[in-house]
Amino acid sequence: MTTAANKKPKPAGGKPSRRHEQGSGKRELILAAALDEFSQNGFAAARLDDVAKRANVAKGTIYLYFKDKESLFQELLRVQISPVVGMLEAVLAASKDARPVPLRETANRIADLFVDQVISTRRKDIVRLILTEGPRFPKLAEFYYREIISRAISAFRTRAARAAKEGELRSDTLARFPQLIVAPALTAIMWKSMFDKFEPLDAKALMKAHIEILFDKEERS
Amino acid sequence: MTTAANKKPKPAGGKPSRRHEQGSGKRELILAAALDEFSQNGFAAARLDDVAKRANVAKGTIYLYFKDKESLFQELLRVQISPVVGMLEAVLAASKDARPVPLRETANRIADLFVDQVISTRRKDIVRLILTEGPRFPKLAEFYYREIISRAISAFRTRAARAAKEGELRSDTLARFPQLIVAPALTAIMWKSMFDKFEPLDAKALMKAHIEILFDKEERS
DNA sequence: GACTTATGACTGACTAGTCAGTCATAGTTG
DNA sequence: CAACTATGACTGACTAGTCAGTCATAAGTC
Repeated sequence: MTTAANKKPKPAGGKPSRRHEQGSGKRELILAAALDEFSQNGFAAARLDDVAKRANVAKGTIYLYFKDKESLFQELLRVQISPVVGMLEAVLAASKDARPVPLRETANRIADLFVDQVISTRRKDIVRLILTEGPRFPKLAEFYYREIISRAISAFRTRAARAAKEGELRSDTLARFPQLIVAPALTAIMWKSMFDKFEPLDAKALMKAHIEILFDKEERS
Repeated sequence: MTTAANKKPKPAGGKPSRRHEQGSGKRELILAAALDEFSQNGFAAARLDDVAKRANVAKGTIYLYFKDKESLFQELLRVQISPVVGMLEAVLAASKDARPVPLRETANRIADLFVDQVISTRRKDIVRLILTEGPRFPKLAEFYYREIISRAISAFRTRAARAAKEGELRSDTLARFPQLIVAPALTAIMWKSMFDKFEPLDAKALMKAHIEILFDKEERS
C-alpha cells in the first residue's frame, strides 16, 4: 500500500549510517513535535496521537524513547532549558572574576541573553509551560527551584549586595528583591503569548528601559 | 437565538422567593467549588464530577446554572475579576480629578489594591488561570485585552506622560512601558504559586520596593 | 396537579498506553 | 556475491479507562 512511501528517509548525501544508531534522530523529532503540541495545548490537553502525527512517527514509537507522557514532557523542558542555564552560569561566573564586570553590564548581558535565547525563540513557550504547569507538578517546581532559581537568586543577591556597598547601586533594594530583575522578562513572556497580536511589545526595549530605571542616577549625567 | 442565555433561575425582580434564593446559593456553591478545582488542576484536567462533589451537588445541577464547562470557567473568571476592575477604575478615576493625586500615591494605591485583593487572596489563582489558559482561549485573551488591559495601559500611559512632563517622573520610560508597573505583581503571583513554600516572598514589600526604585530621586532626600 | 429544581446513572466520544507483528538492515555462511 | 538468518526499531489496531454532557425520574413547592 501507500506505506512504502517515505517513512524511511534515505539519508541524503551519503553514508547511510547504521540505522540502529540513528534512533536518536527520531527522538529529536518527537521532542520537536512535543514542543509544538504541549505549548499549543498545555500538558493535559495535548494528545500523544497528535505528537506522533506531527513527528511522522507511530504512536508506539514515542514509548520506545520515553516512559510516558509525563516523562516526555519533563525531558522536553530539561533539554530546552539546560543550555540557557549554562549560558547564564557563564555570565554570572564572569561577574565573579578578580576584575569584575560592572553590575549594570552584567544585567545588560542577562537581559540580552534572555531576549535572544528565550523570549524571541520558542523557548518562551517552555518558560510559559513551566510557569503554567509547575503548580501541578510539585516535583518539577522543586527541581527548578533547587537547580536554577535558588542558585541564580543567591548569586545575584551576593553581587547586588556588593554593588550596593560599593556605591554601584543606590540602595540594597535589589539585593533584597532580586526577583525584580527578572520581573520584566516574565511580563514580556506573558504579554507576548497573549497580547502581542493586539499590541506588539519590544521585549528588548522593555528590559533595557527597566535596567535604565534600576541604575539611572548621577552616574549618567 | 441570542436570548436563549436565560440560565439564571433567579428572576431579577424585587422579591425573590425563598426557593430562588436557594437556587442562587447553589450557583455560588458551584462557583466556589469550580475555583478550587480549576485552580488546582487547570481547565483541561479539572473534572466536573469533582466540582459537583465539592459543591455537594449532583453533576446535572451544574448544567442548570451553566451551559457547559467552558461557560462555568469563563463565568468564574468574570465574577472574580469584575470587582477588582471596579476598584481599579475608582483609583484611576481619582487620579484624573481636578486636584490630582500624585502618581506615586496612585502607584502605591494600586500596589495595595493588588496585594490585598489579589495576591493575598485566592484571586491570585484566577490571574494565574487567565495567564495560564489565555493562549488556549483566544476569545478570553481578546476579551481581557479589550476590556481591561488596554484601558488600564492607556490610562496609566496618559498619567505617566503627564508626570514625566511635569517632572514628577525622571523620564518617560514608564509612559513608554506601562507594563513595568505590573511586572512585579505578576512575578509575585508566579513566585507565590510555585516557590513560596521554599522561600516565602513578601509581595507587599516587593511592590513597595519596586515603586521606590521607580520614583526614587531627589524628592526623597 | 402543574411547575420548578435537583438527581445520578448512563452514553458516547476520546485517549494514554500496549503488544503482536512487520520489515529494513546487519551479520553469517558457503 | 547470493542466500539465509537474526535483530530490534517501528508500527497501528486495540484495550481499558476517563469524563463532558444528557435525560428519565424524583422531590419539593404553590
